[in-house]
Amino acid sequence: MTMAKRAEQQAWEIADACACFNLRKASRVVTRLYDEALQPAGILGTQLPLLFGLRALGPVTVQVLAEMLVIDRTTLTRNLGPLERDGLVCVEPGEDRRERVLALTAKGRRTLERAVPLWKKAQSRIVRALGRDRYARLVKDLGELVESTPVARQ
Amino acid sequence: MTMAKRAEQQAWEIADACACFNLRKASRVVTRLYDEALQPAGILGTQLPLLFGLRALGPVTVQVLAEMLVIDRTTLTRNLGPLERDGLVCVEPGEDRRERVLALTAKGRRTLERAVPLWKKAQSRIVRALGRDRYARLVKDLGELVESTPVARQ
DNA sequence: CCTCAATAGGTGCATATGCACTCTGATCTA
DNA sequence: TAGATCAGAGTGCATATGCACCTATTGAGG
Repeated sequence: MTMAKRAEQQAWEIADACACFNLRKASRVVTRLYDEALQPAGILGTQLPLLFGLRALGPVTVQVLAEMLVIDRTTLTRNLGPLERDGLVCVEPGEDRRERVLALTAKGRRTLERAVPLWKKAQSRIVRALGRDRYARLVKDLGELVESTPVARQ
Repeated sequence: MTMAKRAEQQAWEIADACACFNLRKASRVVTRLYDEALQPAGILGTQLPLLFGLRALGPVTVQVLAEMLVIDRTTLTRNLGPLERDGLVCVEPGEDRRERVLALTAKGRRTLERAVPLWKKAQSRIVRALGRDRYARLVKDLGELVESTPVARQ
């Protein structure tokens, strides 16, 4: 085998093995599926965790929600924009006036209720594709990956 | 348990189970790790697959590379921008003048060679976190997820 | 009290992602 | 061969992501 051929083969092997590539590829595909499924509710797959997080936590600060979702604080700030604009989330100054307190609005709760069955449909499609046990295993593996990887900033 | 409590608990359960959320969360964490590791090479974790793809495929059209990487064609067009600007990739009109043919430049190949050991370090960190067998299983599961999920557009 | 470090949060910039639409060039058909 | 159609690729728009840097407020020492 020539050196050029070897380099080409190595390139494929690396791409195939790359955690970053494989995770992002799967994310792209799955995100499209969820976006499409959630269309009737008027929200995107990426916005669902924010709404669910607020539903579960009640009024919380930006920092706390960001930590729960393992998302950069500044990213969360921006991602809240469309949700606030559409009246799904309300933002108010906290007791500590540096803080901003996030909460679901009534419209946000209604949207979430409409989204749940749509989410279930997309979710069950994914679970069926792998089988229930393998899917559970996948989620567990992803969780450990996240746990074991240090976050750059707080 | 009150109805409100039940709704809060359900919200957590859904977020915990959601394929889209879990995949994107893991992607965020892992992408940050790779971005940091690749910094000395001057490229990002998201750019590595493009360079590896071109290294493996040789000169190809935008469409073909997009299909290989399972990435939207228009996304690929834009992601090529910084790489072309930095002289890592060159773009030329094809025989069929609708096509644009992508290829690595010499600088692109040099960058890739510098990136490989950096990639290996980040990659081995991830593999070590899960263990070799579990990591291989994860990649396999992700692959099947991608295979079994329909792509919206071609 | 005043100063200053720590903390919560936002902004500028750059990149990533994909849908709807458009443009251009190739191909097919009457 | 003219017109219709198809195929490859880019643009406008909106959202997602995070680093570097900034502002405002709080609380700790002096």
